Amino acid sequence: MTRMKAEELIAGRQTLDGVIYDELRTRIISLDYLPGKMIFENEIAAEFDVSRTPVRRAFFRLAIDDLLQVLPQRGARVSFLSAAKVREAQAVRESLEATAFADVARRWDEADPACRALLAEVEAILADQAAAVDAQDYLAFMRHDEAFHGAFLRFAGNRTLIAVIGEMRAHLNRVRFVELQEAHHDAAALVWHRDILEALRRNDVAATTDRLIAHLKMLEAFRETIFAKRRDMFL
Amino acid sequence: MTRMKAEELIAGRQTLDGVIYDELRTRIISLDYLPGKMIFENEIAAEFDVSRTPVRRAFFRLAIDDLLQVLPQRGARVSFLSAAKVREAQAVRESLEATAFADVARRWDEADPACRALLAEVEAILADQAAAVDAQDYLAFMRHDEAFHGAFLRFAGNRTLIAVIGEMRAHLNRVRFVELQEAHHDAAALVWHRDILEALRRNDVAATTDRLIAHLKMLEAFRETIFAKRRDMFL
DNA sequence: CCTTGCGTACTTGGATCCAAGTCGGGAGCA
DNA sequence: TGCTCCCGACTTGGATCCAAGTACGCAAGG
Repeated sequence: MTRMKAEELIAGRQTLDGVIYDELRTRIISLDYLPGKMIFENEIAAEFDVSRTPVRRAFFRLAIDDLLQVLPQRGARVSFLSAAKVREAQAVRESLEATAFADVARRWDEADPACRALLAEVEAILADQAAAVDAQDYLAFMRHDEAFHGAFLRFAGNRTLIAVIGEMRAHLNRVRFVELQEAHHDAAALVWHRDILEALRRNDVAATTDRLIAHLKMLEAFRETIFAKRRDMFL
Repeated sequence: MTRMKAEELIAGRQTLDGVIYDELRTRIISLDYLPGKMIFENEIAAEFDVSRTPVRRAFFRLAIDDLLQVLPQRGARVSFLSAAKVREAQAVRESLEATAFADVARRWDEADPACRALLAEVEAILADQAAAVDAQDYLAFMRHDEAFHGAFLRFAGNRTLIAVIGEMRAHLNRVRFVELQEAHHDAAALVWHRDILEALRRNDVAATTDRLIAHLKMLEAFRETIFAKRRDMFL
């Protein structure tokens, strides 16, 4: 569980290992550090100009997240993607996100100012996302995708659930970066987003979850071909 | 995510902080260490006769699990239970466990030797559980309850999902220990277990998940009264 | 040429050391 | 008596030190 911003872990203090953890996590998730890459405590300590102590904590935390494997006396290896792990994380994400969206669809009421605020926020996100599709800016698209899902999850209000989904996302993101380069599914995803919102506004719980699951599963078949294509990153 | 046994984290090696983590985690979950109790690195280090280093790692990991709050320069406090956290963890558990059981119900086929083996295992567990009910041995009952759910989860085969549920369980268990002392719901739970198994064997996915959710929600109303009754352990 | 074995360089695990921050109690004063 | 302030004991965060284990290269021997 990691998942929450590092600063919150040790009450209210910005700790050294927190910034290192965040940075290394970003590098791994964004494939800046490719799966299989070896990294070493000394190396990172020198880069951040700190001692090995906070680096070790960051490594340890990444190991808990399954993003890094620490091999005693040999170094640490950025975890390979595993088809099994991706499938597992995907299943967990689908289950939890469906639960959260169902909850939102049930509670949706446009007389409620909170709902109207959320609606405005989401429509702004969709507009940004449409722009990103036109501009073929995949990175921006992914950011907005995260914002779209995140907005509803926050509204559902289960912080633990959000944390777990964030953890799953860390693993799925690495695959999605590859998918972006191979497939051009952004326009289709945007349509799904709009359809989900539409069902949600009708308080149609079943349609909301069905569409959400279909949206999340959209890339599933495609993903299998990626497993085969990018063998260097897997297992 | 805790969840996995400590030994697996650092490949194949039994590390010092792993055993400390496991032990402290058990003490917290079993309410041996009550919520709010302050513990200190030196104290634990002396008890286990090691230096502060491995103890710090264990503390850190418990903090990630939300079981311990480390307050800089002041010590570490065993996390209070929070009604919100319990509700959140419960929602996550329900969602994931329903997914897993639905999967098992879908795949169930008594021509398959694996299914028959699982059936035998589960029926043995149910027998043990019935004995525990008769003997009013609540602790044994809880162990078998865990075994019942765990058997199906393992059959579903999603290790990531199992890990997340384990993490949620850590928080729920503390409440359940209190519930055991207050309510006597064991016989009712056993009936639910049998009903779930029956639906599952008919490949009735909907009935399986309905009954599972009902089973998990059984204590929900009761739980709220506990929140009020045991104020010392909350928030 | 290939295999075997040893030695060195490098890595992490754990212990100790130092710095900085928090808390509580007692002295001093009104 | 009661309030304030200061100092010391104790805590964790981070740095450094030492020990143990791995890997790789090179030399020696078949």
